[in-house]
Amino acid sequence: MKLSRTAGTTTARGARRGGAAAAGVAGAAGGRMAGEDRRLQILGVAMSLFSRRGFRGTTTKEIAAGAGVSEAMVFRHFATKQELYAAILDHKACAGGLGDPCEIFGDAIRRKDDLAVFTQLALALMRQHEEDPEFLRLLTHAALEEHELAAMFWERTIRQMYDFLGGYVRDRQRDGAMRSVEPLIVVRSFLGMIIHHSLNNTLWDKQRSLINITNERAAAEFTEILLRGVAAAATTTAAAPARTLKAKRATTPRAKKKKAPGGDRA
Amino acid sequence: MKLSRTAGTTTARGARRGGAAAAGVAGAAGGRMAGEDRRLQILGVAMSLFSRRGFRGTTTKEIAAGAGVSEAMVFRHFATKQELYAAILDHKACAGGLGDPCEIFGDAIRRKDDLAVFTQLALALMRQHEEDPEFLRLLTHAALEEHELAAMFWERTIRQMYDFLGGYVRDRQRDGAMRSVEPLIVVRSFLGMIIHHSLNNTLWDKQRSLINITNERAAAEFTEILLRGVAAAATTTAAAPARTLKAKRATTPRAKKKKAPGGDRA
DNA sequence: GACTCTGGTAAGTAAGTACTTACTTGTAAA
DNA sequence: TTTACAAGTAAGTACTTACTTACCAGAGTC
Repeated sequence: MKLSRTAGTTTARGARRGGAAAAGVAGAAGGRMAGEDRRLQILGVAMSLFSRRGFRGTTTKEIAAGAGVSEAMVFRHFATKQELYAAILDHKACAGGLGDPCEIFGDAIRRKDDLAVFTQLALALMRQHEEDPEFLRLLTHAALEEHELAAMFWERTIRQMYDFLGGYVRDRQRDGAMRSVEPLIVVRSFLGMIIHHSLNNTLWDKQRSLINITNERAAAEFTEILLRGVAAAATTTAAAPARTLKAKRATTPRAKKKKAPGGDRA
Repeated sequence: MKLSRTAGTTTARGARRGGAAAAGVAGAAGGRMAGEDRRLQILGVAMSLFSRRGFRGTTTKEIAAGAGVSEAMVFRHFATKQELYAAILDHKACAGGLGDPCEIFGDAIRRKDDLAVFTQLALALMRQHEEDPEFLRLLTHAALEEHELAAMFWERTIRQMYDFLGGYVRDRQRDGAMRSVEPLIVVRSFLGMIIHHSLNNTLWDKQRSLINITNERAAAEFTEILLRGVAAAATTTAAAPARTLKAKRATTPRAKKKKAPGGDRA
């Protein structure tokens, strides 16, 4: 009879069930665990693996091994691999956005302090990307695989961001503080700088061999370029008329669910 | 007896059957084909599938079916799935960059016409991304899977771009036409806008429901934002001293080759 | 017509893959 | 102590995957 315990039979009955017990997201934490703890642990391991190797590139066996349990345990907690993925997204979705932007930038916005608004936003985004690079990778994977998460994230988070920041830019244009560029393009430019920078750091140039600056500096420089770029010309009075933009904003008919019986083809 | 031929033994007897015979990159073109033609056709099908589903997400069976041949034919032309991938990259690598930048922008650069330089670059990049979205997807997949292509592309193309554009910015700063920002940050900002915009269009918002503008307009707007953003202050004479940047530029010890005997784990 | 060379296939194989089944063990309330 | 239930496992199953083997067929060439 073979036991093959990974880390002994330490029943770990202290601290158990005391809240965040054994929340060691990665690594094989052996021994018997409370159901909910184990579930969270498996979730963490899976998230880490999915973000590194993608959904199809990660096997349930690896997830099980990572959590220090047998494969059957994974399937006890999550009926299918798909469900595991979905659970991760649910778990991450709330953390995905920055929460209500008004709460974070409310003060700067009320003061119409452009520098503070954009710098704080840039910093918040970069910090989030840096402290949770897995999420960036997961999202990119989802977009490539055309997983519904990608559409969901787009609708929930990105669109909200464009609405919010675009609205602010429009206000400032009315104030005469910014020249007349299509606000959505301004937002895209700014988010482009930031997200591209983060993607560079997490996906392409992890050693930062090309550009190695602090988030604070990056936020400041990007913001300065953008704000100077859209500032109203000092002497001119609204030279170019605002070219409008046909924003279709279709009601995207996405997010269908399907469950493949045999394979893993998502 | 293993043959593992990389370029087939098709004695290429006189560019057989005209020139671009049956170069229909996708779709099952039945019937007998010249070896080189079949090879290219398989390559095309594989590229399309890899870019849509990634390396691991694409099966050799699907590739064969897409080309309208049996799986064995795929393996006659390419010893392993890895080799197929590598062949795609070789095939694409030359098309990856924009060629010698001096050729395209040489004139604008000599004239020091910033507007032309940046607009043309933006347009060239966006057009390339638009007419070959597969390459963007392939690259992103490669980066996520940490395939050596990603490192190769970074070293060959991206770094070159930073060097070149960064150099130009530095020149213009010496001319007093641009304020003193770290040139690499300027390049990152600009490429960020463009690449982020392209990625948005190919990966996230294919219907362009949020922002739907022509490449020409996007190039013009991004360029205007950037150039105003880094323009020398009209009245001031080099206000802030150029903060320098510790560019480590390490000799990245990357690109190891390995061949897994059984599986497909890249 | 025989020879040969090459594009092409059918039918494998061994090693995965997601997921299941039947069973064991620890723990804590009765 | 007994009992009941949740945590846990070994060893499957049915199917897919990359890759192989052994063979076939058509067309030039002598």
